[in-house]
Amino acid sequence: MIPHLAISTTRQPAAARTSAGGAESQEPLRAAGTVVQFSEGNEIFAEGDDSDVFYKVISGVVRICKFLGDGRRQIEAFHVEGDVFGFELGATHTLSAEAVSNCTLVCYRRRGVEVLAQKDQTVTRQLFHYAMQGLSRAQGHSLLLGRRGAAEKVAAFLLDWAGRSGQDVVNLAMSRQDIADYLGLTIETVSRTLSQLERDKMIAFSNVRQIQLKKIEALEDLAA
Amino acid sequence: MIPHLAISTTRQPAAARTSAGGAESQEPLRAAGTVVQFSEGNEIFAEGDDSDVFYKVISGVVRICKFLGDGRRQIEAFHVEGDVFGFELGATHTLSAEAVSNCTLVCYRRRGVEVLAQKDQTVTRQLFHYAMQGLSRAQGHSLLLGRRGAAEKVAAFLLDWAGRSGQDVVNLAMSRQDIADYLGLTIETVSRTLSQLERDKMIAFSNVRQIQLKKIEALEDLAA
DNA sequence: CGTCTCTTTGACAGCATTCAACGTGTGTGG
DNA sequence: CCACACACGTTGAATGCTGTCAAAGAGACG
Repeated sequence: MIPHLAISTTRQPAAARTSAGGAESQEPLRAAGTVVQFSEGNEIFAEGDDSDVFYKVISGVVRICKFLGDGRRQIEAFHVEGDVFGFELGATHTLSAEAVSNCTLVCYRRRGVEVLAQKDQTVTRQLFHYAMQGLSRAQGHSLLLGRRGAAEKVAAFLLDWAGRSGQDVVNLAMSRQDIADYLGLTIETVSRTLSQLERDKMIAFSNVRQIQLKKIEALEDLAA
Repeated sequence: MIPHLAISTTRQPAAARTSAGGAESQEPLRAAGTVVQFSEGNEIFAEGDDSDVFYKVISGVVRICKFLGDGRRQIEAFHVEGDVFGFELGATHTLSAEAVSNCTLVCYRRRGVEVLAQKDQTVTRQLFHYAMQGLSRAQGHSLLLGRRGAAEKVAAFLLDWAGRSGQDVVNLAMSRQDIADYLGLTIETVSRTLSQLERDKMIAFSNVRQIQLKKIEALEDLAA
């Protein structure tokens, strides 16, 4: 709905990664996938849906989340270009997926990929690689959530996203509420913490969703 | 739901797996491994060590953890019989591993397994399965840490371990400090929360490390 | 019996949440 | 073009939970 600013997720490494080594190993997989589009806020799949398909992000940002009984929402991950999400051991998805921004995905049929993997060892290895990446990411998230202070979490979050873009300017595709649900904080605490960081001249706002990191070392100290 | 997830997708089969279909698919792997023993409190590998070996738990409990700059420790996972831990994408371990109790492990050489995987597709598939189990477990941990209250975390933790043993009596192999570092709480808060749960007649202590769950539904409500 | 470690309990301070109000920006309709 | 509505974000005040500091209890072991 409300087509926001085109704060498009300007993600430099787009070109870099495609031209890197990953392309060739994806070749066999690519044939099994179909391109799909989702617009901001739309559901890609829900918890409990059949996990007969999984996705890879071409552009845009996707959030993987779980809705708790009391209305709270926990975001388990934000996925960006190159990330694979939605494949499971079981028959159904254990988490929901939603488009944070307009995004382009490749949709893979699980059966088809399994058949492919039987013939082509590189496919199996590719899937293994994606699983390990997911594992590494989830472990990082646990470590992030285990941190004590709100400032630590927010600083770590900003550094993480700065690292992805490779610049010291972070373009946040997601809302404060998304950030809060990802960090296990409330929206007010996130807002207050960002304001405090700005007062401390560690960051500066270009606009609400574009943040410049001015004292990266200080932020790293905070993130411990 | 954490416990459900753990039960259904990750480790239901402790006993079942050994006798069921899992055994044969491990066969080719088993040959590549050597049995090793670690006694309580000993380090298995440290963060930064070469990740040229990984392990599978035969018996006992292992903790995977990270030490932070300020002396805090975060436990990313407890591994029990059947779990595989310590294999990485990179050349070094990103986390440390220590024996929580005396334990027996199988140690696999990474190179050797990679060679095996080249020839034997079942090995590759087995590794993929382990990676996915790890992913599922790490996601569950993130969800656990994202919870707000101490009671929610502790209740979810107890239910998780009850699910592993399949009984309503939990034998905790780890100390209160271990639990605290796993849940992102302090040892005092863990202790207080357990005492409160006992006062509410939801649990009862056989001894300090053996807890009987008396109102599982109430605990599940707490765990949300 | 004493010592050591682990665990529990208490008192208090600090920080995040809650509830509430206000500010900001974007799109719509007059 | 301006005014309004609405969603999103920020800020303030008070409560409550968890962390911190301190001390006492409980087992294990020599």
